[in-house]
Amino acid sequence: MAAEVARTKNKRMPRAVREQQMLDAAVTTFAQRGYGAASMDEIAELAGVSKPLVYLYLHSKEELFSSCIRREGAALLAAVRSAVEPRDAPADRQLWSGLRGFFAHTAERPDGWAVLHNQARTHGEPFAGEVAAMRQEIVTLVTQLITEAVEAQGFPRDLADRDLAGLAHALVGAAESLAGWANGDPDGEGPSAKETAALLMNFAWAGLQNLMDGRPWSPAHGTAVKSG
Amino acid sequence: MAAEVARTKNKRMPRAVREQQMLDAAVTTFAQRGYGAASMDEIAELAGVSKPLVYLYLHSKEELFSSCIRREGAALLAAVRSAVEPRDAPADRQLWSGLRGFFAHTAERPDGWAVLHNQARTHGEPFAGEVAAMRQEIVTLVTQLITEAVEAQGFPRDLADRDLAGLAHALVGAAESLAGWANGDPDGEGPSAKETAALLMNFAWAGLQNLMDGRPWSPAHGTAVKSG
Amino acid sequence: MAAEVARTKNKRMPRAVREQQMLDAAVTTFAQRGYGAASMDEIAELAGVSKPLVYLYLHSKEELFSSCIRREGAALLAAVRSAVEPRDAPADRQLWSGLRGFFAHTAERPDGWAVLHNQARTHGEPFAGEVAAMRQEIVTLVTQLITEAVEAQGFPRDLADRDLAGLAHALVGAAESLAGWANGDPDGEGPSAKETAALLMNFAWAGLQNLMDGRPWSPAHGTAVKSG
Amino acid sequence: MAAEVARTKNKRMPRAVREQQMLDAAVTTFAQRGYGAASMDEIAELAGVSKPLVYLYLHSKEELFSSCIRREGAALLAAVRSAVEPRDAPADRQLWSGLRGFFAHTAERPDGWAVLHNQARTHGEPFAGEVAAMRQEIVTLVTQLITEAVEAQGFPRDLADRDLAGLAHALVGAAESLAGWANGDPDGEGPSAKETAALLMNFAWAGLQNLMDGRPWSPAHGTAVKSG
DNA sequence: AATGAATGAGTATTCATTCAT
DNA sequence: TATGAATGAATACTCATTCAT
Repeated sequence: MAAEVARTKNKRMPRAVREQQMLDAAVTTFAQRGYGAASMDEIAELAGVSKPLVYLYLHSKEELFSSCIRREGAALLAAVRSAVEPRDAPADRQLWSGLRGFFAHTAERPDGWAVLHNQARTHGEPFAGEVAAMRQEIVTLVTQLITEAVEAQGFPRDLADRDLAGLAHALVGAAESLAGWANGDPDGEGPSAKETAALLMNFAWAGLQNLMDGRPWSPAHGTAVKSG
Repeated sequence: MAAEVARTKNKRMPRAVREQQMLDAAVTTFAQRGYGAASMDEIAELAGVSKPLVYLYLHSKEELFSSCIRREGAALLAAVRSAVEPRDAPADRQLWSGLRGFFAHTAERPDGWAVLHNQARTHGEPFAGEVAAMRQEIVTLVTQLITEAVEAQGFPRDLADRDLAGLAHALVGAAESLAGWANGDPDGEGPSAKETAALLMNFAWAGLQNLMDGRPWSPAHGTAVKSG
Repeated sequence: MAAEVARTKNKRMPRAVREQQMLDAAVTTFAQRGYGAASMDEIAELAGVSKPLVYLYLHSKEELFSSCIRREGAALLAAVRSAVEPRDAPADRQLWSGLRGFFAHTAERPDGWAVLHNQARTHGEPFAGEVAAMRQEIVTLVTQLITEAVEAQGFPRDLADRDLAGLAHALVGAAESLAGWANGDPDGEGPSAKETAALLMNFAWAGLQNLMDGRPWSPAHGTAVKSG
Repeated sequence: MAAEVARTKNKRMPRAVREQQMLDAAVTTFAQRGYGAASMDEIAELAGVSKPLVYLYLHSKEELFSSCIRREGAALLAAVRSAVEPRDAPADRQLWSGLRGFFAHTAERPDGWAVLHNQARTHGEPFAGEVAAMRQEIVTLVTQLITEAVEAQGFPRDLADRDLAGLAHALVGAAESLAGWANGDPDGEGPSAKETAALLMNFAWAGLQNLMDGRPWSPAHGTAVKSG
């Protein structure tokens, strides 16, 4: 079985290819060990190259980590963007399709997701910023969808911009949490991306509807759904 | 002249007090630097003691980190538990009060929250497990509340246990995300714990109502709210 | 014989003592290997301590090298200063005694002299500057002596300040060269400090006299010593 | 568009030319960075060729450095030799013209001089030896001149061979020191080669005269110039 | 004649951890 | 209770050098 590996190893390869191999190895290693505990030695070995080559192409541990973040962040963003249905579809369809894209992608590349979600935010400023920017792009996307939906509904009663942003944050947080939950049970059959997306849509969209209809929950009497 | 200092610094103190000082310093340092980048030197200095004393009391960096997690986890759990209204209150009141407690606590102890939320999950197995267990306790609490509410409503139509657990996960994830959002703008006036809790209740509870009423969102036609 | 060493090794010692041991080892190593080729491992081993201790006290290879330069530079300067006869002695006696001090010191501490003369000037800016400053102090001292002598003589004919500085530079350069020459033949009997100083005085002072007497050498007719 | 560059850069060139380009680059780099800190990468880049070509022609860093030393040493020696006036001129004219050649050459090729004077002596045995040999050639040349002058004078009173060698060493050291001094002020107007040579001749030759006349300086009574 | 791809062997530096007091 | 002195074990990073083309 190591023959397979041996045959692909140590061969001269164009720089671009080697770089991707290194990034693959780095993402895996960072995801499993964490930034601090991951050693360049281990990454190089997993990539099947010598350490100096890693430095020649990726320059430093920090830059390597940044490259991972950027690659995985861009991939996630692209996956979500390409999954959302066209702009003229109803907002709920757009959100729903985007969520499916999100859950499918995170399920498919758990290490990439782990780097973005667990590792990058944790470690000092070069990284937290990059991942925060990427996350903000998603939050903004969601905010737009929600706002659109609200506006399509006529007058929003009590929904300030800040509230919409807050809702988007809540939704994104819920999605992140569910991504961990759905993929969490290691080998077990977790729910599919479709199911998870439906679960969250139920939670989110239905709630939004009430909000838009001017029936918010209030500490005084709960949602006045029965009294309507 | 150094007497001032000596009195507050080198003074002999009972073990319990010293330990708390060390844990305070450790939480601050871990939160700001991350587990890997935090050095025992820095922690000892911030605690105002020598390194051997830290080892004498807390034994190792890992144990020190674990102690931080446990202390902060217990404090958070206690804060939430003591905040929820008594068991005979309506489920939405219980959830709402628990959320207020959660947001208030995370706002009050941002470093502790950072250690739990950002650091602990990131670093290999001793820690991720401890914090996951603690988180699970909260998820379970929320699941109970939701289940209670659903059952109080009569027959749940399509809500399997797994769905309820999923909803609880989504809710907790949303809360975590909002905690970061609310405290995020550094010195700026973020929303109060009360406002954030209300925002999330609006989002969550209203959605739950629809679900319980058997009006789930579906990809085919959105929430049938108008058609009811 | 290694017993001697073993008995003094690995013992707990006050910081100040250890630092001097480390500097001794560093001076020897830098002198023999050069800055680049000297390894911290070797220095630590020669000093009889572990590498971390070297870093704890001297902070980095650069700082360690700087410390060597400063210690050896200060020692040389002190040796010269304490050797020159009092300010009310004739200038030639002062110069002569200073030279004796210089040659004696460089003979006694060849490694220190090698660090200052060979290594420090060679390696980039932190170091070259420090040693240049120290050398300038000596040049200035010599310039003063020469100037004094000239002024004691009445009016200097053609000796501008720049010329005096140049003469001082020449003298110092000659002394440096002779220091290498005198100590150069390894185990052989080189000339004593006294002899070397006398040689240079013959060269320098006699020339100076002619200059002061207004009988400079000129390309046209050599020194007009016979024609006087 | 890149044609311009390609024509001057990647162009095939005869080996001899390429070698000189590489040596030029190496001399510059060694002079500025020092042997240790100079990297083959930097040298190759400055020479406008790839690293393997440097190795193909110059074989190793050590050999490259040696080649620099030899080329620059030979150039200096040639410059001095071609500058000295013919053997039948008076010794002082010969010395004077040689010094002019020396100062002119070092001013013209400061990097080459830096490699010889600062770098080569500093680094272990292959190099120190080569440069010492070259220096010795100059010292010998000077010794001959001095000896000639002394013998032309009739009987030297107290001048042993060793003294003559010492004087030559002093003179050469003084010249080296003055070379640094004269070229030292970066862009400022340092003294010309002619002026510097005159300064040193004044210092050296005049002193020599006194010596030859049997009027050495002595610690007891200074130069007996007045008492004559 | 010339180079892109690749590495073995090292080096400075740091850190958690312990001993002797 | 408390600390100054000391280290084993790692790790990021670099460099001279070579191979295959």
